[in-house]
Amino acid sequence: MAKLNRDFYLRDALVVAKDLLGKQLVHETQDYRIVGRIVETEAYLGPIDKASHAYGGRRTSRTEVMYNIGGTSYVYLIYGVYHCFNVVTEPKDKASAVLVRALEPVEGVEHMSKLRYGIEPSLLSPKQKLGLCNGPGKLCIALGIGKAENGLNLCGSTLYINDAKNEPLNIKTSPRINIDYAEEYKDKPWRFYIEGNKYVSKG
DNA sequence: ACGGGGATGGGCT
DNA sequence: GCCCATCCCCGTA
Repeated sequence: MAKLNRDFYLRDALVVAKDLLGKQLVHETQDYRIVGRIVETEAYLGPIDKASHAYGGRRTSRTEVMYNIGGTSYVYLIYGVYHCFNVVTEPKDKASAVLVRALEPVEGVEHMSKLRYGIEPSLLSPKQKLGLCNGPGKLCIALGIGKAENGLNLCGSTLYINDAKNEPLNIKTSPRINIDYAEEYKDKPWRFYIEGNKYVSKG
């Protein structure tokens, strides 16, 4: 399947968040090629959104990449421990993004398993198998995504997203996870997930 | 099934 | 000095 092109990312964050479901996130390095199917996302709507890092037009060294053109990666450190992977959307300076919250393993499971647990896939417990990349922090570990992957062009050749078969998906929405501080924005139904998929995060 | 807490660092006031 | 777009482990039931 073809790589998603620039135009895909230049649209509204809510549209991109929904359309990313079912698509395949690919990380390719010299050592591995790891692929996961996107099953859960959240949209963050730039300056107006109190849950967004770019709320109020905040521009700092951390948020700077959010002001880049749609189709740029935004990876940040959370709780001093984990990374979260986002896709910047819309034209330059809109500062909107989509957080990828969960993946279903597709390819390179042996590498995911090594990166997540340091063991071979055959040794994974059923629980560990489900836990490979069913959360924003976990998927970054499983795909080897860290601060080195911040600000990359997703239309390039190391970190990108492939289109997928046009299968019918049962898409559900809900409020976003862990943004209690966001006041009137905390209940906006801007989380999207594939209903019934067992790799959707527990929240 | 839950609920509480610790890890750990960078961003921001 | 406090706040996190998280995860895992350990209690109590």
